[in-house]
Amino acid sequence: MRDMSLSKREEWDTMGFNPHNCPIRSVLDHVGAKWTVLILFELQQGPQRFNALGRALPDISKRMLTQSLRSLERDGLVKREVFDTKPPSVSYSLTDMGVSLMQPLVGLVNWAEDQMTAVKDAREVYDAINV
Amino acid sequence: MRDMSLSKREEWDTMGFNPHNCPIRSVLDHVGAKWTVLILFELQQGPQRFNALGRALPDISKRMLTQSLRSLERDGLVKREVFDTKPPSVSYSLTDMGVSLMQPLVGLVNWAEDQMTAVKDAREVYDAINV
DNA sequence: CCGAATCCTAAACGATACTG
DNA sequence: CAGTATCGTTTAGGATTCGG
Repeated sequence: MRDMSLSKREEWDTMGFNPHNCPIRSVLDHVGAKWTVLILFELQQGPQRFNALGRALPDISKRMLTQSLRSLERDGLVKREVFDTKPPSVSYSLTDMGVSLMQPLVGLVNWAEDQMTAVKDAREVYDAINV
Repeated sequence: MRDMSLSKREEWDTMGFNPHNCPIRSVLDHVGAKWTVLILFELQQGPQRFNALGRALPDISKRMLTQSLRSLERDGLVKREVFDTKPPSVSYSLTDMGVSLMQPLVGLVNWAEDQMTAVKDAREVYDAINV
C-alpha cells in the first residue's frame, strides 16, 4: 500500500491531510481528546480559574486538566493568566481564535446530539448481528 | 475532585457529556481517530472498494483500514456491501447519516485549514518560550 | 481481493503523593 | 490555589503473517 502516485501524496501533504505531517490534525486531535471539548464549552461561559474548571468537570483529574489546558494554550486557543496573589490565582479564557472555533465545534456537537439515538440504535443492531 | 453536586453530574450524564458514558463521544472519537475523517472524505466522492480506498489513502495499513471502516459501519455512518464474485468485491459507501455528518465535519475541517498557520505560529511561540 | 490473527510499541489516560 | 512528579494501566496504532 506504499506504491501510490507521488502526486497524490504531495497533494495531501501540502493540503495538510497526511496524519503524519498535518496541521489540521492538531485541531482534530483536540476534538478527539477526552476532555478538551468539555473544557472549551465550559470556558465559553467566561474565564474560569483552575479549580473552578475542575469542579465544573466531573471526574477529570488535576493532571489531565493541566495537560489539556496546556495543549489548548500551546495552540493559541486558550489564554492563561497568572495573578500573583496568595494564594495564587490563575485564570483561563478562550482567545479570539478559541472563540472562533466554537461555531464549527458546536455544529458538530449539535449533529452528534441529534443523531445520538440513531447511532446508538445502529450500534446495537450491529453488535447483535456480530456476536 | 469527586465531591461535585449530584445534580451537575446527572445533568451531564443525561446530556451525554460525561466521557465515561457518552453517545456524543463516539462521534468525537471518529473525528479524533487517525484515519476515519480521511476515509469519510474519500467516500464522499462515491462508493469505493476496499483496495481502492487503500490506494487513495497513503500509508494506511490494511489492518487500520478494516478497523476504521468497521467502526464507521457499526455506528451507521458507512454501509458495507459484499458482492459474491471471484475474486470477491466489497463496496463501501456513506449512509444517509454519514452524508449528513459531512456538513458539520467540513465546517470543522475548513476552520482548521483557515487557522492552521495561526495555530502553527502560536505553537512555535509557545515552544520557544517553554524551553 | 478482502480481509483475520498475532504480536508489539508508543501514546493516552488515571491514581496517588508531594510542593511553592 | 494551582500545580508537578512518578508510576501503573489501558488503548490506539503498526508490522507481519496467514487464509478463503
